[in-house]
Amino acid sequence: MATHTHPRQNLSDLTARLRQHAQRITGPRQLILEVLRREDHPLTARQIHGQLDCDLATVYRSLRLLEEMAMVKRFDFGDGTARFELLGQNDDGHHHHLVCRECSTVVEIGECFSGNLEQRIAREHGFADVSHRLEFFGLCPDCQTT
Amino acid sequence: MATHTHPRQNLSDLTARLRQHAQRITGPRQLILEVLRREDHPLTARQIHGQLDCDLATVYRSLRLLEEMAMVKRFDFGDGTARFELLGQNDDGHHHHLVCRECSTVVEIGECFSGNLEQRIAREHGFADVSHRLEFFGLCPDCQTT
DNA sequence: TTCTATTTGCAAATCATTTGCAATAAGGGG
DNA sequence: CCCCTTATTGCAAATGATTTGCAAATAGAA
Repeated sequence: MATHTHPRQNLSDLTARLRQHAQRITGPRQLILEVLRREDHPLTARQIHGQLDCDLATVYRSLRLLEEMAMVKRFDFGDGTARFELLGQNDDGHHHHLVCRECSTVVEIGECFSGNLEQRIAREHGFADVSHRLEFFGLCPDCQTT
Repeated sequence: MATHTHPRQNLSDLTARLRQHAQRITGPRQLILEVLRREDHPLTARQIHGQLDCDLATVYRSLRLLEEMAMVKRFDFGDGTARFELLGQNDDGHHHHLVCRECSTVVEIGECFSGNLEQRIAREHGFADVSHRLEFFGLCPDCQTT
C-alpha cells in the first residue's frame, strides 16, 4: 500500500454524496461513477464514454458537475486532454503522476516536495492561496528496452 | 534581478542559430523571434500573431520548428492554450511559473525542489529519463483585495 | 539571375469541449 | 401511484486551439 490509497467506496456511498448536493441521481451519473470507481488511474472523458451508453456531452457535463462537488479531480498531462479520477470522501486528491512518454502508462505518486517551497514562493511574491500542479514524465521499464 | 535571467540575445545571434539548423531565415521566423525576445513571459500563439503580420498557421508552424530546435520552450498552464518562451543558447529552459488564478499575471520562478525527489521517484518505479512539469497557481497581490 | 526545395497564406479539417434547444426523466406533492 | 415542475439528456451545431492540403510565393544555392 505504498501506492496511492484509492477510495474503494461503494455505489450507495457515492449516490449519497450526490444526494447531499441536492443533485438528481440519474442513470448516466451513476454509470460514470461506476466506471471511475473501478479504475485507479485517471480516465479521459472519451474513455469513460467508451464504457457507457450515453452521450459524450452528458459525460462532459457530469464530470464538470462532479468536479465542482469535489467528487472527481481533473488532471492535466499536457496532451490537450483532461483526465479524471474519483475522489474519496475527505480527500483533496492532491497527488501526482508519473507518465510514460512512450506508452502513456500512468503511475500514481503519493509523495510531493515539502510544503516549504510552496510557502516560500507564495511569500516571496505576495501571492495567496497558492497551489501547484506537478507531473512527472519518463520512460517506463517496458519502453526502455525499445 | 531575482527574477528569471532572460537571454538578452540579439537578432543576429538568433538567426545564426536558425542557420545552424539549416533552416531558412524567413521574415515570419525573424518576426516571431523578435516578439519573443522582447517579452519575458510566455506568450500564446495568438498573442504572438497579434503583434505580427503573418498567418496564424505560420506562427504555429514556426513555433513548432523553433521548439524542435530548442530555441523556444512550450509551457502549459492547464487552460488549454500553449505558451512559448525564448530559450538562451545553452539553456534547457527548466523553470516554473506562478500564475494568478484571477488575472493570469505570470511570475517566473527559478527555484525548484531538490533533484532528489525526482531521482527517487524514477528509481522507485524503474523509470528512466524522468523530467517534470510544475506550475504554481494562486492569487496575486492585486487580486487579493477583491 | 535562374532554379528548386522550402515556406507561406488561405481555407478547410481535426480534436477536445461546450452550448442551445426540444424531448425526457427524477423526485416531491397530492 | 399519478402528476407536475424542473433538472437533465440527446443531438446537432458552435467554439477555440491547433493542424493540414495545396497552390502561390520566396530563400538560398548554383
